[in-house]
Amino acid sequence: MNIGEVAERSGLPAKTIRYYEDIGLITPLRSSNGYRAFRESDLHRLRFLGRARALGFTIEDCRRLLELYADTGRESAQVKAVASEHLSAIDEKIAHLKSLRATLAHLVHCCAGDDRPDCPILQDLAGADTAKRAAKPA
Amino acid sequence: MNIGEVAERSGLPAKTIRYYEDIGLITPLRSSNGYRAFRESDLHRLRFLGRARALGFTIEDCRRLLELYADTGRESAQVKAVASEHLSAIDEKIAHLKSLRATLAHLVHCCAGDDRPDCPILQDLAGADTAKRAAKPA
DNA sequence: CCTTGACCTTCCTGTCACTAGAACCTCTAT
DNA sequence: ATAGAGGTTCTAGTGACAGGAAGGTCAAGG
Repeated sequence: MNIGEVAERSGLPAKTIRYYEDIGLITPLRSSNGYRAFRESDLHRLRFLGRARALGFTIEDCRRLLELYADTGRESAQVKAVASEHLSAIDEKIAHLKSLRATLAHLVHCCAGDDRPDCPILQDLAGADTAKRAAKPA
Repeated sequence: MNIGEVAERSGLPAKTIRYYEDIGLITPLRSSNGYRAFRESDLHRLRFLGRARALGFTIEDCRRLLELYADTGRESAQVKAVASEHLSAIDEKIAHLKSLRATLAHLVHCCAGDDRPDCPILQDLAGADTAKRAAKPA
């Protein structure tokens, strides 16, 4: 398989596949013409990567997950640890965003949004202590 | 004021303040020794920036907000538009993360996390269609 | 007067996970 | 022979800074 076909069948852009080879996540063979020659196993890895990335795992997480996947002697606890940590990170992000959202929604709600210059949003950003301040102070 | 004092009083790292000057968000004066000489107005802008960034506005949003802040003839609708768009972006991010979270939590829940190699997380990533798949397929 | 240490300067590189584009090569079909 | 679709490598850019090197400046103390 050439890169085009693998791209289509994996759903990943060819650029991304080349990048994954660059950083050592896959190691396709080479044809005599210099083209990358992908095996089914490469495609399988790429699909694995696509799914893991879609779940938000970092590239390094993916590397670790592929390692564990290849290691038939793994302990599922190791996989679960990676996933749990990622889950916590996502929870933190959600909490942070929700907090931002609350502040922002309040400000947007308070702003008339008309042709006059008075604006509680700008007042808040400028530091006027008329209302509660942004969620994450630092 | 030198950069150190402004850093402390604004809560922004000196590196960040230099960066903001680089990209034209602030324009401090210069002392005869070459040091940046910050006015109170610069500090005010930096605090504004710090708060806007803490609310998740992009640098370009911040540039626009500072523009509007300086323009006494602005219409609050313009400010509200920037903030509303940002709010929508945040909502999308939250929705995306929640979707990831649901899938991931399910997988983590299903994984025994013991010393045996069987792992539904890896099975899912490998493409086994035993359960519902990741939230954002592409 | 000299040194020490804190503070300041510029410049370069690295982050993360790609993406865009240039310049060039290879294959297939006409 | 040529056109077009595919492949190759390489460099540079993204956002918003952070880390670090090499060097200039300043106030205090010996």
